[in-house]
Amino acid sequence: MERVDVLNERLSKANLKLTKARKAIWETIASAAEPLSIPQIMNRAKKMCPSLGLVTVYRTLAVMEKAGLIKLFQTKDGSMGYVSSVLAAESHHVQCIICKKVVEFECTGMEDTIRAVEEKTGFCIERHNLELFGICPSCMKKSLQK
Amino acid sequence: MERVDVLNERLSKANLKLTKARKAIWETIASAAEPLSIPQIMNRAKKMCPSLGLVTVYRTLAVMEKAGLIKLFQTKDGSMGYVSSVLAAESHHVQCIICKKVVEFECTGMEDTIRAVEEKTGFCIERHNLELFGICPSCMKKSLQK
DNA sequence: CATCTAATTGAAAAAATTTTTCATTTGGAG
DNA sequence: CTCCAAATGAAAAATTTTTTCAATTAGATG
Repeated sequence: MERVDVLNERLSKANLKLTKARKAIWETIASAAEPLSIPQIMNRAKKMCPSLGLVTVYRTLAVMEKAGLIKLFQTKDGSMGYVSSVLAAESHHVQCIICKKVVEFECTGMEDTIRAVEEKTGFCIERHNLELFGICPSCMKKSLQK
Repeated sequence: MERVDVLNERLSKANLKLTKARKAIWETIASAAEPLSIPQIMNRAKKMCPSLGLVTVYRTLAVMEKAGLIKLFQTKDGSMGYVSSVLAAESHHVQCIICKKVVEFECTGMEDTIRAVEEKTGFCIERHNLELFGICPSCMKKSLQK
C-alpha cells in the first residue's frame, strides 16, 4: 500500500478530504527520518504545495494527530517534532542521566513481556518504544574518581 | 537525602545558587504525580514563593533541564509537561493507536533485556520507560464488524 | 557578621508561535 | 456538471516565550 493510501483511508473514514495540502504534509512527515518541527514541515511541504499557508500546517497537524497518523516525539536534543506513527520505526535507546548522551541498541528478548501484556490487557500490540536511563561508562568513571 | 539536597548538589556543582524561586519550582515538580505544564508550575510554585515571575519559571526550567533535574514528558492526553528525572517513577503503558486509550500495566520480565543492554553498552541502567502501541479490544471488535 | 560580586530576579517590552475569524476555493458525492 | 460541506489562505488576535535592564540576593571572603 502506498503512503498516500494510508492517508486516504484514515481521512475518508473520518469524512475528511484528501487535499493537496494534506498530501504534501503527509509525504513530508512520512518520508522524514527524524521528527520534524513545524517550521521544517512548512518549508518542505511548501515545495510540493507552493500555496500552502502556515495556518493549514497547524490545522493539518491537529487533524492528523487526532486521526492517529502522526505523533509528537521528542528528538535527541530534547526538542519536539512530529513523526509518522503508521510508519514509525521502533525506538530503543539508553540515555545517560548525567551527560545526556544517547546510545541506540538492538532490542531483544521483549517477546515475553509483550505477550504477557497482550494477555493481561487484551490489546494487540504492534510496536514499542523502550527508553532506558542510567549512567554511561565515562560518567561512571568520573564519579568514581572524585 | 532530602529533595532539596538533590537540587543543591546539582546546582552547586555548576556554580548555581540555591534560591527561593528554584526551591519552590523544584518542590513543585518533584512532588507532583503527573507531568506539569508551565502554567501549572507557575501557579503551584507561586504559593511557596509569591513574588515568583513567569520569566523566572522559564529560566529555571531551562537550568534544571540542563542540569538533568527535570525532563520534558508527554502526558497521556498528548500534551507536554515537566517531571523530575531524579525521582521520576517508571512508566509502563500501552496505548491504542485508534481511540488513544491508555492502559497502565505492571512490567515484568525486563531484567534480561536490561542486563543485555548493560553488557552491550556499558551503561549502568537505573530505570526505564516502556511504551507499547497497538489496538485495544474494543477497537479490534469494531474493525472486525466493518 | 559586614562587605563584595557575580548570579538571579521581576517587570516591561519585544519577538515568536499559535489560534481565530472570515471570505474564497476545492474535493468529491450525487 | 452541480452543489455543498469541508478546507484553504490571509489578516488579525491571542498566547507563549525570549530579551533587556535595573534592582535584589546568595553565598564566598575577610
